[in-house]
Amino acid sequence: MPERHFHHKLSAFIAPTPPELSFLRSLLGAKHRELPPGALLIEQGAAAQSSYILLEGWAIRFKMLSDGRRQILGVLLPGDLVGSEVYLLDRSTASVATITPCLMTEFPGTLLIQMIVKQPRLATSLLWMNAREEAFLGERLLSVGRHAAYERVGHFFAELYHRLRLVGLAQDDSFECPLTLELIADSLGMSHVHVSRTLGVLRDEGLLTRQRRVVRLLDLPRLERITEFAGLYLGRKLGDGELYLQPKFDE
Amino acid sequence: MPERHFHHKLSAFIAPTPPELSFLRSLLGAKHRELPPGALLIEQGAAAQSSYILLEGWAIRFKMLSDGRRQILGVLLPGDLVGSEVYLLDRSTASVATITPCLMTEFPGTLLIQMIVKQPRLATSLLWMNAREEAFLGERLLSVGRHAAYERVGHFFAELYHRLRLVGLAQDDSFECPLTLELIADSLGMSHVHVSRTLGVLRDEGLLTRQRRVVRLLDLPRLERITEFAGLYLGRKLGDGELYLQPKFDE
DNA sequence: CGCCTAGTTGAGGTAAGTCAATTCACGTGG
DNA sequence: CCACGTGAATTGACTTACCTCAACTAGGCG
Repeated sequence: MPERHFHHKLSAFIAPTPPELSFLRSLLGAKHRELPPGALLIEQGAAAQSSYILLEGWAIRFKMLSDGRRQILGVLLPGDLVGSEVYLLDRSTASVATITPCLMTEFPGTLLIQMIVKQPRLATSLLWMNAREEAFLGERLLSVGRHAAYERVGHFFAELYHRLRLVGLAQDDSFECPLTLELIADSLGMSHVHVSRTLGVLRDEGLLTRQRRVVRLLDLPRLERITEFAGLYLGRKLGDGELYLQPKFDE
Repeated sequence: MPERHFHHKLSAFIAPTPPELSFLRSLLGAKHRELPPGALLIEQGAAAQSSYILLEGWAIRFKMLSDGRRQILGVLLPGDLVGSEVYLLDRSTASVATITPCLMTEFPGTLLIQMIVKQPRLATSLLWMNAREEAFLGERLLSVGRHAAYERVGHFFAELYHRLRLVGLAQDDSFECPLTLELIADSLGMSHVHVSRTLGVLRDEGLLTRQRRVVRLLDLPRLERITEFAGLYLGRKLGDGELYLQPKFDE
């Protein structure tokens, strides 16, 4: 049941009513697409078409410069909304590509607009997901603009960890991470060589390890202190493990 | 009539109907606040309260690290929505401060939620403004992450120019810019010393000048080419000088 | 077994940072 | 009107964090 990630995250903001639930179900039951790693789903500058919900796998949102330099704007995880801006801007401002095999639900971007009228509560949830992603962007900009290399890398993994936890994909202190050094580097505006060295420092400091595809955060509190990881923007503060089910929306 | 900036920008997306217009008017007629330069309007991490529309003056949205490093996430210009995320996240993720004397309209953040139900078309416009700002963030991240210094600075001024034009605050090839080197530096993740040197290079290249508070773009096409300025996200493509008045919204 | 991709490590270069001195613009008050 | 103070900008000298290039190692898979 791959759509559980999406439900999981959505319900961190509102508790869907039965009609909303059936709407959601129809949405999630819409056309599914399976994509291999490296597939280009959305191309920057292209006319906007569909939006997607990522149900399984990892993807990236990125921009490229003409000489091949790349900046990754964000890593997309299961449960994430993809291309939610296409219904407002008429061209997509960034590309989206898979980095692992992915399962996606495709739906027309206009559906989001219709939802605002017909399912305002649900729409609000989607807006919340959007605002959250914008918050990620802001944190990343802070990190790239003002953090030293080891703060950047540390912050990056702290954020990944928390996001994965929210959809149940991180347990204890570790998670599987299919990102190569190159991808991490392009997320943080640095070279993959320097990411490698920086990871070495973090390992020596006893903060985190990364072997094969498994990342283990050895001292999360210290890591968060050092990187000034706020985490405010990740979701609403929860009562220890339990999801916040009360709607913020008042009629 | 300072709210003209807001109308101006809004009407780049939809043409307000009479009832919408009166709603807008009541919104804009709400409590006005005048703020001196350097006033802190929103503090990062504080509980969310009001949203604002900036009617006059310049402000910044920024984050600070504990040792004083600062990253400016965006420059806020007349017509911009301020703190639009407070209605979704319960704490603000960044601070907002004025850099010139400012005139703002204050309104409760919940109003935005109510608008989604009662004025969905207008709400869509606000979402557009939001999406646009997110696009700015993405461009900035690309720039800070992957642009060399002179591309960064050039891109920054190209963007400012286009945004100011949209609200009628740039004429010909120049505009008034109250930003100090320090503010520019904190926007671009560099030191003010290096911004100064970089501006020297851009001047020598015949691309732009900046004396006193006036920035003049001497060769915009070349500047945009060099900085790979896309501009897609600024607004809808217009028919030469004229604003796009047709609603994208379909009932 | 050997190829291919990912990661590591070293050497050397450079873009950009820091520190500090000087100049400049502008406002204030004697 | 000029002296003075203040914040912004410029310039120089020096340092450094990070990059590039390149060689080498280690897994994973046909």
